[in-house]
Amino acid sequence: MGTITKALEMLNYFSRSAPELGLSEFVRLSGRDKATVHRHLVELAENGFLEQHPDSRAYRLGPAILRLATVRETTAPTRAVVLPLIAALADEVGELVHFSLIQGELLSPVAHVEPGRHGTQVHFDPSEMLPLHATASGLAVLAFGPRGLRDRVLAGPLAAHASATVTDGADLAALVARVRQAGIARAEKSFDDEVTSQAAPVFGADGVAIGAVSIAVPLGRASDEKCAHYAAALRAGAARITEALGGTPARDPSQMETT
Amino acid sequence: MGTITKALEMLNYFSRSAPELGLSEFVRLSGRDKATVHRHLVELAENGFLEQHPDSRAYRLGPAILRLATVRETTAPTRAVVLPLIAALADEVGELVHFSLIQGELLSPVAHVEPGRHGTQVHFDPSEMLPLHATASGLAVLAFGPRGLRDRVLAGPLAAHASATVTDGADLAALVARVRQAGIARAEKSFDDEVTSQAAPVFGADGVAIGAVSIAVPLGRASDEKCAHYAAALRAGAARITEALGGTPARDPSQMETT
DNA sequence: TGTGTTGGTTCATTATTTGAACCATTGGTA
DNA sequence: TACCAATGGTTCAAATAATGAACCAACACA
Repeated sequence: MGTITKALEMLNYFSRSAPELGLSEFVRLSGRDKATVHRHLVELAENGFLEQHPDSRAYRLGPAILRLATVRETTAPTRAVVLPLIAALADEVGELVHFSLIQGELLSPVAHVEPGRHGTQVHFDPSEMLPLHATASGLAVLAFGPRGLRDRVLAGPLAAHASATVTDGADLAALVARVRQAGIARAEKSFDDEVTSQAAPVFGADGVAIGAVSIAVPLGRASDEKCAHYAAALRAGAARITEALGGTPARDPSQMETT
Repeated sequence: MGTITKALEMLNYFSRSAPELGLSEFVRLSGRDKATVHRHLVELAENGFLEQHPDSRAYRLGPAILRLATVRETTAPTRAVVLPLIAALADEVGELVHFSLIQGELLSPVAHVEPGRHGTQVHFDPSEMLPLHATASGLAVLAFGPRGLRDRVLAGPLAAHASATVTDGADLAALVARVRQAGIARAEKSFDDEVTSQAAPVFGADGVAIGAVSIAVPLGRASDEKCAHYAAALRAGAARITEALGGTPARDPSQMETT
């Protein structure tokens, strides 16, 4: 593993519950030597990817990240385009809606809306990357994304995240085939034992999925009729997002096999 | 210079006019060897900071940047808080308004609004870091920011960016002192020969400036009365932003000297 | 067919990263 | 008061990872 990767991995230790981290915490989380970690943190801070609180000496994500996000958003808006659309969706269904993009063999959260209409709601942590085989969004992307990605994930090890995670390659292949037929994915007790979620793929300019929109519901609140409604809302919402991002919807599913 | 910095600098070559760059372009811009650049780009892409177009093989800023920006924004909203406030300001004055945070000895753009009310307008590139000595925002930050920062910038070399850039340390110190008295900074033909801009500091929790809001106007449209109006709007806007970010306004300017 | 691009790879050389041991400061506590 | 266990940070010889000249292959153009 290169030095660059080691340093960039530091940025992934931040989360909703840990927006600031000290040197010792990074050392514990990364398992690396204190001197190494310290130099990495300093170099990240020098480049604006971290900033250090002058008093507490704790580090948090720095202004360079906001700047680069703005650069990407002004040249190729994604979040700004997706956010209002998923906000409308969240308002319609009253549940957590999130949108993620493919990053390697994981999904990288881009935008999420928690309407907060109910007392209990699914809590979404945008710092957490989502596994493809264990989430509805991931299944949608496996079914409609690049063929190479599908092959790699189906071949690789499949970690169990909850009681109903599919961990067998053949089972997963069958599930993905069914998702491709249905055009929508469902995952219950697959990533979290108390959550059911559904997801629909969002396509890029070449008709290959680049990400997915998902609705996540606490298990107790997920009646069949509600879920049918959510599925319909997701199909419509995903189509709107694909269009807004300049994508073209998937072609005939049978063609997907050769993508 | 460390490997991490060399890699991260690649991300700074993107701009509004160059949202995608190829390997050879990175090589030209950085002056480094092709093999080195290539490995840096691959490692950045593996971590989601870049993504490569499958056909053109060009690189652009990746989804990890959006994800990390979301993490920072959900735990400590800056852009989401500032954007509506500067949008209101931009609507009021009808000119470019931008907000930036201190990053090292430069300012890192965080949010900007171009109302587009006039045929000509100042064009803002959020990828470009702003020098402290040559911009109104920078002067505001030098006057009200950390003392150490002021000392370092006043001691260092001051590059000329336009015909009226202050490049002498003593002159700059005097100018900064005047800005501190006035509470607002003005820069004409200092960063761009066709632009006048004014800026007011935004403060952090400890009463030290963390950034600045600025209004930039094409030179021909900058009458004295308009500028007086802009200055008043900036003072009010900056105060609102400071408050919204949980900052505390600057104390007595004389105390600033010891900060 | 030759020339100049482009993106990408290889491997011996070289320079950078690494980490055990070190210091300084703070906060708790016996 | 003295002591212990944290914290953040630094040093420098040893080990490892980064570097870059030379190399492909593909494409475009004349």
